[in-house]
Amino acid sequence: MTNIKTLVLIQGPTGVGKTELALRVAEHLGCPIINCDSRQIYREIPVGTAAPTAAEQARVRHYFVGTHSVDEDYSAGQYERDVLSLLDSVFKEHDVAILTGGSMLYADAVCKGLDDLPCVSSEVRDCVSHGFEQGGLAWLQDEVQRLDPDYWQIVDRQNPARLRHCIELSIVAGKPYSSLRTNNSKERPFRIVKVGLDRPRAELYARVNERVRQMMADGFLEEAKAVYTKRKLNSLQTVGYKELFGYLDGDYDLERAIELIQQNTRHYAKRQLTWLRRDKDIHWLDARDEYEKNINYIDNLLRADSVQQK
RNA sequence: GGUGCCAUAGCUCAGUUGGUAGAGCAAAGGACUGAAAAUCCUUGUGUCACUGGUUCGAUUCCCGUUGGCACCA
Repeated sequence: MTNIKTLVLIQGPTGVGKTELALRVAEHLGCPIINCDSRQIYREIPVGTAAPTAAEQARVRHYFVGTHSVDEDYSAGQYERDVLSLLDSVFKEHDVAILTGGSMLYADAVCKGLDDLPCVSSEVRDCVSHGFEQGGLAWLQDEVQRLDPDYWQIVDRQNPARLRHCIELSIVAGKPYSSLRTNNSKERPFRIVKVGLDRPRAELYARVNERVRQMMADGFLEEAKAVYTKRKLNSLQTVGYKELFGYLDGDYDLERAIELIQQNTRHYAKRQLTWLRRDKDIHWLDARDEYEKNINYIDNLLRADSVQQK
């Protein structure tokens, strides 16, 4: 009974209010927070990613905030390994840990696990990039049909990212990508409680718009300028930076850039909600409710689930 | 004040040689297994500004009204 360890996920669209709720829950439970945001792990871009501030991090111990440089390659698979290994040690000191952030694939990697896949070398990646540049989408489609006919039946055929991934892995593994996919959820040595935060769409969007203005006041543009020369890096293919780079290129004025950031952030929030709606394990909370009410609710979940758990 | 042009989807506009209309963007819904704040898919009924006229039939042509823009005074 006392050795049941629990990972509490606090999920929700960007700008809904996850950060403050997570802080309060962590303070209440006396546990650390593990960041689950694929961009807040980069130390050079805290403003535009709305990373927890120094003041917030002083309230609760945080992991994976600003721990990497934008120059480093990182991935969901690496994140899975890193978090599992971290939880190993965290659960020696705590019964509960909180995982919060907007990267749903990262969260799934921790909860369900990804299949064991080989690493893609930069040579292979460049080779596929070259083929795509020369032959376009049609080339990718031909290659997938040739290398992995099974995957061709189920893949989103208009999506270059999916097709490329399949080709890269089929080449590296020397067998079809689909043969590496198991569809199995991995067992975890801890229980998982998922909480989702939401609020009315209009309110969410208004908060997003306002937050972008605040980021600009907090030095977002200066931050973007500082990494401008690295703009091609994957870590900087990120809402906000892309649009500010466009402004710095002279494609449009600053006000237009801000509008685009607001709009693309809204699109992002919408995509996050689409992902979350599918997950039936999520217990939904209303972000408009008092923190106390939501914290009580989570308390009850922890108790109820521990009783009914096998 | 005069003349000309414009008024169509939330926005920018196209179009109907008269048979009640369609693009882009926005917005909404969906997908998602190591680049995921990435990448991709689906969805278009709106008093065609208002009033009257011509017509079998007007958003389309004509008169007028209102609003906007431009030029001339």
